Amino acid sequence: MARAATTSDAFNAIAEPQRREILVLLRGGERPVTELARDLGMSQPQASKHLRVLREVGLVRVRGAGKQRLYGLDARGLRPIHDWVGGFEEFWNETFDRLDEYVQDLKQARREEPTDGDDQ
Amino acid sequence: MARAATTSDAFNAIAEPQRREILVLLRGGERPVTELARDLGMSQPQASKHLRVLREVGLVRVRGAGKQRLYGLDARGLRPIHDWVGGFEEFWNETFDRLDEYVQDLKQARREEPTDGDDQ
DNA sequence: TTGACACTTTCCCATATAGGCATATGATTG
DNA sequence: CAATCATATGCCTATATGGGAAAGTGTCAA
Repeated sequence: MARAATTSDAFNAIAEPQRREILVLLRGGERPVTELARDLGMSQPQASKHLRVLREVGLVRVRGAGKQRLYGLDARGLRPIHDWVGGFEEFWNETFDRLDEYVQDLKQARREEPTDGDDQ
Repeated sequence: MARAATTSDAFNAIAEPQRREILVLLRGGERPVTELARDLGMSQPQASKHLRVLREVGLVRVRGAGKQRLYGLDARGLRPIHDWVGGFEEFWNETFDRLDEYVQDLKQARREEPTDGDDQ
């Protein structure tokens, strides 16, 4: 099998940096494709493709406005991600201590194996 | 080009569900590969490969313990993700209002176009 | 109708994946 | 030393990607 589709969930959708940038831009309000493409320095078709992915996972919605199509943010799909990652909050502080423990282990291991059994 | 490597950053690394499960398991403490593979119902080589990815992005670290290699969580790399997603926190509540606006738009559009019955 | 915009989709390609399986590496013990 | 356990890597394949270019759809204005 290949990697899961980018459209399979928000996790996969936001793994792409340019799509994250699009979301950031959309925090400023609705925007047409061309503007997004210009601001992000990508081709307009490419922007459309990224927006399609974001739409399919529900992070973005479209609204026709004359000849334009205005894309808007729907951030609700980001909440599960925030929650999941938040489940590790206590660990990214605690980890420093564990790392310290780890370093102590290394030191001790080196101390217990000075030069016997040596080369290769 | 193809999709960015899974090892290019934590965003890509955690896009894979099984890797997320591994991280969750590791919250319970250090574990050898075989145990992780068993608990997640995947083959040992597959678990090793996932762990390699997680190690390359720094979400996991290894420590030799006899013939075993104990994998441990290093959640610090998740913090940037939490922060980035957190930047949308105000929006996934506000979005309901905007959606409402959107729905109003739809209603009005329907009212101006002679389709079938009325609504409420 | 025609034309001009604003987008979207299709086609092409190089690349990297996840997974299954076989095999290699590493460490420990006899 | 060899045997054995624990883990890593190599090889294979199907699949999906992001990107460029080109062609298709939709909407408005004259």
